[in-house]
Amino acid sequence: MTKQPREPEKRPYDLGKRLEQMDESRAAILRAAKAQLTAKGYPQLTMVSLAAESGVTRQTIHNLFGTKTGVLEAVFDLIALDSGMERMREVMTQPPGDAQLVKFVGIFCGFWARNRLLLRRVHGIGAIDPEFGGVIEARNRRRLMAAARVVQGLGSGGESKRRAAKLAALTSFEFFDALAENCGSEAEAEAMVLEQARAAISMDDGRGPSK
Amino acid sequence: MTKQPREPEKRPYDLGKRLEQMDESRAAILRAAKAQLTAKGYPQLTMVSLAAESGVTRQTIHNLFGTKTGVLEAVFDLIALDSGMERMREVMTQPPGDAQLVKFVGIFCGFWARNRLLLRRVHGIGAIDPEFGGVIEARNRRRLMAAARVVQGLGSGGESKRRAAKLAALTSFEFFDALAENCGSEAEAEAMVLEQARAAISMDDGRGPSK
DNA sequence: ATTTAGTTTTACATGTTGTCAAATTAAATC
DNA sequence: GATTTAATTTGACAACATGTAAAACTAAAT
Repeated sequence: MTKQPREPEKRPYDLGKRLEQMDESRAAILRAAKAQLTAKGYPQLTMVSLAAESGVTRQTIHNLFGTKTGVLEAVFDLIALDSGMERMREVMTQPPGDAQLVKFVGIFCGFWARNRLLLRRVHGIGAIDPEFGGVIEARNRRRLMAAARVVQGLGSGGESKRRAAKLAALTSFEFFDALAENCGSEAEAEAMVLEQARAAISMDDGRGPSK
Repeated sequence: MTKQPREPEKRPYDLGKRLEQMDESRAAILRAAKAQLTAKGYPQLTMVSLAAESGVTRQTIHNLFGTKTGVLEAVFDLIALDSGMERMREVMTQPPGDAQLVKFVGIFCGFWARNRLLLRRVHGIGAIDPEFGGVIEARNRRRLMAAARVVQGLGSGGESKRRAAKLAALTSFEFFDALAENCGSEAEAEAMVLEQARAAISMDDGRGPSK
């Protein structure tokens, strides 16, 4: 009963240059997705419009990303990659103190400012769709933990948890976006975030900011 | 010559009790919309699911609200109504001072806390869809103007615009939501908003005052 | 009893997502 | 250069959601 599946005698095949073209297609699709998400919003972003702008077929998008959700997740990952987790390590390896706080605030505000409209959409999707909400929440939790370390480095007592919560919220995209919207300048918004962050840390229990 | 359109000789008709039933249907649909938006998110909210939960036909929803967008707008309006614009007037008629600030913060945080999940969805929709974005922005602008009056009442100098921008951002839903998420308590979040608001107002201007 | 108007039913048109299989094409191998 | 390989394209289809329209139905008002 040895079933002979009749293996068709394959010849070795290295994708080589074709992989590069696939990567180009992936990149083009994600670029189009970011652009359309920013410009037209989520409901107007369709597989057809994506295919048209990225120069591939609708079917190819499905081949490369599975579903529309898959494309979105890839955009998520791409943003996370750009977001500079490396720069976050740079912050953490710095000596604790006010300079570290400045860098912490600067990195996030800089990133928020660079991708403001796109991030507004992406965070919005996380807010309306529980499926994506988890991704955003996970990233927020990571920022909270990082904030906790910065706060701890500035030597606050038992209030450190409270202060970390504040610092994380003050460095959230949404707070930055609201500030920038209200004052019209992203640089000004970053300055305000820093002011409020310093206030949050040096508040209440007497121990002032490291000087 | 004179074309006689043959008017069908209408008899007067007062809707009376039927209007009440229509209002009940409207209310049931909006109740279902809020519930499903909160529980399942925006993508899972369909006309069919709405009709099923509210006990009317899909067509009736179209008759009453026009389109799905119309239902959403009605939910917006309903929230705005609940939100207590009346209470805002209450704040404005108060004598300026810290007590007014406390009330200002309390009203918004209380409202955010009461409808947290629903508001997260609604604001999310505003973020992903430019069509709704305008509605949210308009309401944010109104909060900014109110914040400006509160700040002015606390007698800040030329920095009042900056402080109003801060106060408005600090009393935004998103900031409150982030705080509540980070510290786990909505009451605690409100306390933190108030602390930060006081800090924002009593702070010397961000630009170093020539020292 | 009749009229009125909202509701339901039924049907249809459109647009989007997702899947599938065969045809096509370009790169890799021989 | 001919053949093999695998991605891409093409064309078709099913499922589902929104939106529209007209006729049948129903309950309230007259």
